Amino acid sequence: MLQQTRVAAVIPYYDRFLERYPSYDALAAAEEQELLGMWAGLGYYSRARNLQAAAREMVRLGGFPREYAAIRALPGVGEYTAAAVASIAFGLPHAVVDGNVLRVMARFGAEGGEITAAATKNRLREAADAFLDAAEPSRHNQAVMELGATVCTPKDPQCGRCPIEPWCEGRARGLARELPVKSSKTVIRRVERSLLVVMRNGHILLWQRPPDAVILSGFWELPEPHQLPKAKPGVALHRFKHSITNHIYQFEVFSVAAGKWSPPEGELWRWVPVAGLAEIPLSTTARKALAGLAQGKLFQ
DNA sequence: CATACGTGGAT
DNA sequence: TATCCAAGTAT
Repeated sequence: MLQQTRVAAVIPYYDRFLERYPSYDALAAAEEQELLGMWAGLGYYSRARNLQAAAREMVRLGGFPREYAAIRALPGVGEYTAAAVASIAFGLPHAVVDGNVLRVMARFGAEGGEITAAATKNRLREAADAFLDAAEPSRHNQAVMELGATVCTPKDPQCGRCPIEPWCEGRARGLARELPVKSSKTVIRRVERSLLVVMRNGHILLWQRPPDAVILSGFWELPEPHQLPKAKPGVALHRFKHSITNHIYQFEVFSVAAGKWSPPEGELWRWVPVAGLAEIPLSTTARKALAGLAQGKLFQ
Protein backbone atom coordinates (compact mmCIF):
# COMPACT_ATOMS: atom_id res chain seq x y z
CA MET A 1 0.00 0.00 0.00
CA LEU A 2 2.85 2.35 0.75
CA GLN A 3 4.28 2.10 -2.77
CA GLN A 4 4.11 5.69 -4.09
CA THR A 5 1.44 6.48 -1.52
CA ARG A 6 1.71 8.62 1.58
CA VAL A 7 1.52 6.99 4.99
CA ALA A 8 -1.38 9.23 6.01
CA ALA A 9 -3.41 8.14 2.97
CA VAL A 10 -2.67 4.47 3.62
CA ILE A 11 -3.53 4.20 7.31
CA PRO A 12 -7.35 4.06 7.08
CA TYR A 13 -7.14 1.63 4.16
CA TYR A 14 -4.59 -0.50 6.01
CA ASP A 15 -6.79 -0.72 9.10
CA ARG A 16 -9.88 -1.71 7.16
CA PHE A 17 -7.93 -4.13 4.98
CA LEU A 18 -6.34 -5.95 7.90
CA GLU A 19 -9.67 -6.17 9.66
CA ARG A 20 -11.27 -7.75 6.61
CA TYR A 21 -8.25 -9.87 5.59
CA PRO A 22 -6.37 -10.70 8.79
CA SER A 23 -4.33 -13.49 7.19
CA TYR A 24 -2.93 -14.35 3.79
CA ASP A 25 -5.41 -17.24 3.73
CA ALA A 26 -8.26 -14.75 4.02
CA LEU A 27 -6.77 -12.51 1.34
CA ALA A 28 -6.11 -15.46 -0.94
CA ALA A 29 -9.78 -16.44 -0.72
CA ALA A 30 -11.19 -12.95 -1.30
CA GLU A 31 -13.60 -12.22 -4.14
CA GLU A 32 -12.04 -9.87 -6.67
CA GLN A 33 -14.91 -7.36 -6.64
CA GLU A 34 -14.79 -7.11 -2.87
CA LEU A 35 -11.02 -6.79 -2.92
CA LEU A 36 -11.18 -3.94 -5.45
CA GLY A 37 -13.86 -2.34 -3.32
CA MET A 38 -11.53 -2.41 -0.33
CA TRP A 39 -8.83 -0.73 -2.44
CA ALA A 40 -11.08 1.74 -4.27
CA GLY A 41 -9.77 5.29 -3.94
CA LEU A 42 -6.23 4.32 -3.02
CA GLY A 43 -4.96 4.11 -6.61
CA TYR A 44 -2.50 1.81 -8.38
CA TYR A 45 -4.99 -1.04 -8.40
CA SER A 46 -2.57 -3.62 -9.77
CA ARG A 47 -1.16 -3.59 -6.25
CA ALA A 48 -4.38 -5.16 -4.96
CA ARG A 49 -4.27 -8.00 -7.49
CA ASN A 50 -0.55 -8.49 -6.94
CA LEU A 51 -1.03 -8.61 -3.18
CA GLN A 52 -3.68 -11.29 -3.57
CA ALA A 53 -1.48 -13.21 -6.00
CA ALA A 54 1.32 -13.01 -3.41
CA ALA A 55 -1.04 -14.26 -0.71
CA ARG A 56 -2.00 -17.21 -2.89
CA GLU A 57 1.68 -17.91 -3.48
CA MET A 58 2.17 -18.00 0.29
CA VAL A 59 -0.68 -20.46 0.64
CA ARG A 60 1.10 -22.60 -1.93
CA LEU A 61 4.47 -22.21 -0.18
CA GLY A 62 2.98 -22.78 3.24
CA GLY A 63 4.22 -19.50 4.68
CA PHE A 64 5.92 -16.17 4.11
CA PRO A 65 9.30 -16.48 2.33
CA ARG A 66 12.28 -15.59 4.51
CA GLU A 67 15.01 -14.95 1.97
CA TYR A 68 15.52 -11.81 -0.07
CA ALA A 69 15.37 -13.53 -3.46
CA ALA A 70 12.14 -15.35 -2.61
CA ILE A 71 10.55 -12.17 -1.25
CA ARG A 72 11.66 -10.26 -4.34
CA ALA A 73 10.06 -12.93 -6.54
CA LEU A 74 6.57 -12.27 -5.15
CA PRO A 75 4.24 -10.40 -7.53
CA GLY A 76 4.23 -6.66 -6.90
CA VAL A 77 7.43 -6.84 -4.86
CA GLY A 78 10.29 -4.90 -6.43
CA GLU A 79 13.70 -4.03 -5.08
CA TYR A 80 12.42 -1.46 -2.61
CA THR A 81 9.72 -3.63 -1.05
CA ALA A 82 11.93 -6.70 -0.96
CA ALA A 83 14.65 -4.77 0.87
CA ALA A 84 12.14 -3.18 3.24
CA VAL A 85 10.57 -6.51 4.22
CA ALA A 86 13.88 -8.34 4.35
CA SER A 87 15.46 -5.73 6.62
CA ILE A 88 12.52 -4.66 8.78
CA ALA A 89 10.79 -8.03 9.19
CA PHE A 90 13.81 -10.35 9.14
CA GLY A 91 16.84 -8.19 9.95
CA LEU A 92 18.55 -9.01 6.66
CA PRO A 93 21.23 -6.56 5.47
CA HIS A 94 19.57 -4.98 2.42
CA ALA A 95 19.46 -1.20 1.91
CA VAL A 96 16.11 0.22 0.87
CA VAL A 97 16.11 2.74 -1.95
CA ASP A 98 12.90 4.75 -2.13
CA GLY A 99 12.32 8.36 -3.10
CA ASN A 100 13.57 9.56 0.28
CA VAL A 101 16.78 7.55 0.13
CA LEU A 102 17.50 8.66 -3.45
CA ARG A 103 17.21 12.29 -2.37
CA VAL A 104 19.27 11.85 0.81
CA MET A 105 22.04 9.97 -0.97
CA ALA A 106 22.07 12.40 -3.92
CA ARG A 107 22.66 15.27 -1.51
CA PHE A 108 25.01 13.36 0.77
CA GLY A 109 27.29 12.44 -2.13
CA ALA A 110 26.63 15.58 -4.23
CA GLU A 111 25.39 13.38 -7.05
CA GLY A 112 24.75 15.66 -10.02
CA GLY A 113 23.25 13.21 -12.52
CA GLU A 114 19.61 13.28 -13.43
CA ILE A 115 17.71 11.32 -10.81
CA THR A 116 15.62 9.41 -13.34
CA ALA A 117 18.64 8.15 -15.30
CA ALA A 118 19.45 4.51 -14.68
CA ALA A 119 23.16 5.21 -14.27
CA THR A 120 22.46 7.80 -11.57
CA LYS A 121 20.11 5.48 -9.75
CA ASN A 122 22.69 2.71 -9.84
CA ARG A 123 25.31 4.99 -8.28
CA LEU A 124 22.85 6.06 -5.58
CA ARG A 125 21.92 2.43 -4.94
CA GLU A 126 25.58 1.59 -4.44
CA ALA A 127 25.95 4.57 -2.13
CA ALA A 128 22.95 3.38 -0.10
CA ASP A 129 24.44 -0.12 0.15
CA ALA A 130 27.79 1.30 1.31
CA PHE A 131 25.98 3.52 3.84
CA LEU A 132 23.93 0.66 5.30
CA ASP A 133 24.58 -0.29 8.90
CA ALA A 134 24.52 -4.06 8.42
CA ALA A 135 24.32 -4.58 12.19
CA GLU A 136 20.94 -2.83 12.33
CA PRO A 137 19.46 -2.76 8.85
CA SER A 138 15.89 -2.26 10.09
CA ARG A 139 16.64 0.82 12.17
CA HIS A 140 19.08 2.15 9.59
CA ASN A 141 16.63 1.91 6.70
CA GLN A 142 13.77 3.46 8.61
CA ALA A 143 16.08 6.19 9.91
CA VAL A 144 17.26 7.20 6.42
CA MET A 145 13.71 7.24 5.06
CA GLU A 146 12.55 9.24 8.06
CA LEU A 147 15.45 11.66 7.61
CA GLY A 148 14.31 12.24 4.05
CA ALA A 149 10.69 12.64 5.08
CA THR A 150 11.27 15.08 7.93
CA VAL A 151 14.66 16.85 7.54
CA CYS A 152 16.18 16.27 4.10
CA THR A 153 12.89 17.24 2.46
CA PRO A 154 12.44 17.92 -1.27
CA LYS A 155 12.02 21.66 -0.74
CA ASP A 156 13.66 23.70 1.99
CA PRO A 157 15.82 20.98 3.56
CA GLN A 158 16.52 21.60 7.25
CA CYS A 159 20.29 21.10 7.12
CA GLY A 160 20.69 22.75 10.51
CA ARG A 161 18.76 19.88 12.08
CA CYS A 162 20.49 17.12 10.15
CA PRO A 163 22.53 14.60 12.16
CA ILE A 164 24.79 13.76 9.19
CA GLU A 165 25.25 17.32 7.99
CA PRO A 166 28.99 17.36 8.89
CA TRP A 167 29.63 14.60 6.34
CA CYS A 168 27.25 15.81 3.64
CA GLU A 169 29.06 16.66 0.42
CA GLY A 170 26.03 18.44 -1.02
CA ARG A 171 25.84 20.66 2.05
CA ALA A 172 29.58 21.35 1.94
CA ARG A 173 29.31 22.49 -1.68
CA GLY A 174 26.12 24.46 -1.07
CA LEU A 175 24.21 22.21 -3.43
CA ALA A 176 21.79 20.52 -1.04
CA ARG A 177 18.89 22.68 -2.12
CA GLU A 178 19.53 22.04 -5.83
CA LEU A 179 19.77 18.27 -5.57
CA PRO A 180 18.65 15.87 -6.78
CA VAL A 181 18.59 17.02 -10.41
CA LYS A 182 15.27 16.15 -11.96
CA SER A 183 14.70 15.70 -15.66
CA SER A 184 12.35 17.69 -17.81
CA LYS A 185 8.79 17.66 -16.64
CA THR A 186 6.21 15.52 -18.38
CA VAL A 187 3.53 17.18 -20.45
CA ILE A 188 0.17 17.45 -18.74
CA ARG A 189 -2.82 17.15 -21.04
CA ARG A 190 -6.20 18.67 -20.29
CA VAL A 191 -9.19 16.79 -21.58
CA GLU A 192 -12.90 17.61 -21.42
CA ARG A 193 -15.14 14.60 -20.92
CA SER A 194 -18.77 13.93 -20.14
CA LEU A 195 -20.49 11.34 -17.98
CA LEU A 196 -24.12 10.32 -18.23
CA VAL A 197 -26.42 9.50 -15.35
CA VAL A 198 -29.22 7.26 -16.61
CA MET A 199 -31.81 6.39 -13.98
CA ARG A 200 -34.66 3.87 -14.21
CA ASN A 201 -36.80 2.76 -11.30
CA GLY A 202 -34.18 3.58 -8.71
CA HIS A 203 -31.45 1.90 -10.75
CA ILE A 204 -28.50 3.53 -12.45
CA LEU A 205 -26.84 2.39 -15.67
CA LEU A 206 -23.18 1.41 -15.22
CA TRP A 207 -20.59 -0.53 -17.20
CA GLN A 208 -17.64 -2.51 -15.95
CA ARG A 209 -14.11 -2.16 -17.29
CA PRO A 210 -13.05 -5.50 -18.78
CA PRO A 211 -10.44 -7.75 -17.16
CA ASP A 212 -7.81 -6.79 -19.73
CA ALA A 213 -8.34 -3.04 -19.37
CA VAL A 214 -5.08 -1.14 -19.00
CA ILE A 215 -6.52 1.03 -16.29
CA LEU A 216 -9.02 0.35 -13.51
CA SER A 217 -9.97 -3.09 -14.80
CA GLY A 218 -12.92 -4.54 -12.90
CA PHE A 219 -14.16 -1.13 -11.74
CA TRP A 220 -17.62 0.20 -12.56
CA GLU A 221 -18.07 3.43 -14.50
CA LEU A 222 -20.74 5.85 -15.63
CA PRO A 223 -21.27 5.73 -19.40
CA GLU A 224 -19.91 8.41 -21.73
CA PRO A 225 -21.90 9.84 -24.64
CA HIS A 226 -20.08 7.87 -27.36
CA GLN A 227 -21.14 4.65 -25.64
CA LEU A 228 -24.80 5.65 -25.79
CA PRO A 229 -25.17 7.38 -29.16
CA LYS A 230 -28.97 7.23 -29.05
CA ALA A 231 -29.19 8.87 -25.65
CA LYS A 232 -29.90 12.58 -25.62
CA PRO A 233 -28.00 14.33 -22.84
CA GLY A 234 -30.39 16.36 -20.75
CA VAL A 235 -29.67 18.67 -17.86
CA ALA A 236 -26.05 19.43 -17.03
CA LEU A 237 -25.88 18.47 -13.38
CA HIS A 238 -22.42 19.60 -12.34
CA ARG A 239 -18.73 19.63 -13.20
CA PHE A 240 -15.69 18.27 -11.43
CA LYS A 241 -12.00 17.77 -12.06
CA HIS A 242 -10.04 14.56 -11.78
CA SER A 243 -6.39 13.90 -12.57
CA ILE A 244 -4.92 10.58 -13.63
CA THR A 245 -1.14 10.63 -13.99
CA ASN A 246 -0.45 13.08 -16.80
CA HIS A 247 -4.04 13.89 -17.67
CA ILE A 248 -6.33 16.43 -16.07
CA TYR A 249 -9.92 15.62 -16.90
CA GLN A 250 -12.68 18.16 -16.59
CA PHE A 251 -15.86 16.14 -16.34
CA GLU A 252 -19.37 17.41 -16.93
CA VAL A 253 -22.18 15.22 -15.65
CA PHE A 254 -25.48 15.06 -17.54
CA SER A 255 -28.72 13.39 -16.62
CA VAL A 256 -30.31 11.34 -19.38
CA ALA A 257 -33.91 10.20 -19.55
CA ALA A 258 -34.15 6.43 -20.00
CA GLY A 259 -36.57 6.38 -22.87
CA LYS A 260 -37.05 4.99 -26.33
CA TRP A 261 -33.44 3.89 -26.79
CA SER A 262 -31.87 0.81 -25.21
CA PRO A 263 -28.53 0.58 -23.50
CA PRO A 264 -25.93 -1.85 -24.90
CA GLU A 265 -26.41 -5.48 -23.95
CA GLY A 266 -23.80 -7.74 -22.44
CA GLU A 267 -21.93 -8.69 -19.33
CA LEU A 268 -20.33 -5.32 -19.00
CA TRP A 269 -23.55 -3.34 -18.66
CA ARG A 270 -25.83 -3.45 -15.66
CA TRP A 271 -28.64 -1.54 -14.00
CA VAL A 272 -27.39 -1.14 -10.45
CA PRO A 273 -29.78 -0.23 -7.64
CA VAL A 274 -28.75 3.06 -6.11
CA ALA A 275 -28.90 1.44 -2.69
CA GLY A 276 -26.38 -1.17 -3.89
CA LEU A 277 -23.69 1.22 -5.11
CA ALA A 278 -21.67 0.67 -1.95
CA GLU A 279 -21.30 -3.01 -2.73
CA ILE A 280 -19.41 -2.68 -6.02
CA PRO A 281 -16.04 -1.10 -6.78
CA LEU A 282 -16.90 2.29 -8.28
CA SER A 283 -14.15 4.19 -10.05
CA THR A 284 -13.19 7.43 -8.36
CA THR A 285 -14.59 9.42 -11.30
CA ALA A 286 -17.95 7.68 -10.95
CA ARG A 287 -17.86 8.18 -7.21
CA LYS A 288 -17.11 11.89 -7.59
CA ALA A 289 -19.81 12.26 -10.23
CA LEU A 290 -22.44 10.60 -8.05
CA ALA A 291 -21.30 12.28 -4.84
CA GLY A 292 -21.99 15.61 -6.48
CA LEU A 293 -25.57 14.49 -7.05
CA ALA A 294 -26.19 13.15 -3.57
CA GLN A 295 -27.80 16.37 -2.39
CA GLY A 296 -29.51 16.94 -5.70
CA LYS A 297 -32.94 15.99 -6.88
CA LEU A 298 -31.79 12.83 -8.57
CA PHE A 299 -31.82 10.57 -5.56
CA GLN A 300 -34.80 12.03 -3.76
C1' DC B 1 14.67 1.84 -20.35
C1' DA B 2 11.22 5.43 -20.68
C1' DT B 3 6.62 5.39 -19.57
C1' DA B 4 2.14 4.47 -17.49
C1' DC B 5 -0.11 3.61 -13.52
C1' DG B 6 -4.23 6.82 -9.21
C1' DT B 7 -4.91 9.85 -5.94
C1' DG B 8 -4.65 13.61 -2.83
C1' DG B 9 -2.07 16.64 0.20
C1' DA B 10 1.52 20.18 0.58
C1' DT B 11 3.65 24.28 -1.14
C1' DT C 1 -4.21 27.76 -9.65
C1' DA C 2 -0.09 25.08 -10.87
C1' DT C 3 3.27 21.98 -9.63
C1' DC C 4 5.34 18.50 -7.13
C1' DC C 5 5.58 14.03 -5.54
C1' DA C 6 4.71 10.26 -2.18
C1' DA C 7 8.07 4.24 2.26
C1' DG C 8 7.65 1.92 -6.60
C1' DT C 9 6.57 -1.81 -10.05
C1' DA C 10 5.90 -3.84 -14.42
C1' DT C 11 6.55 -3.68 -19.08
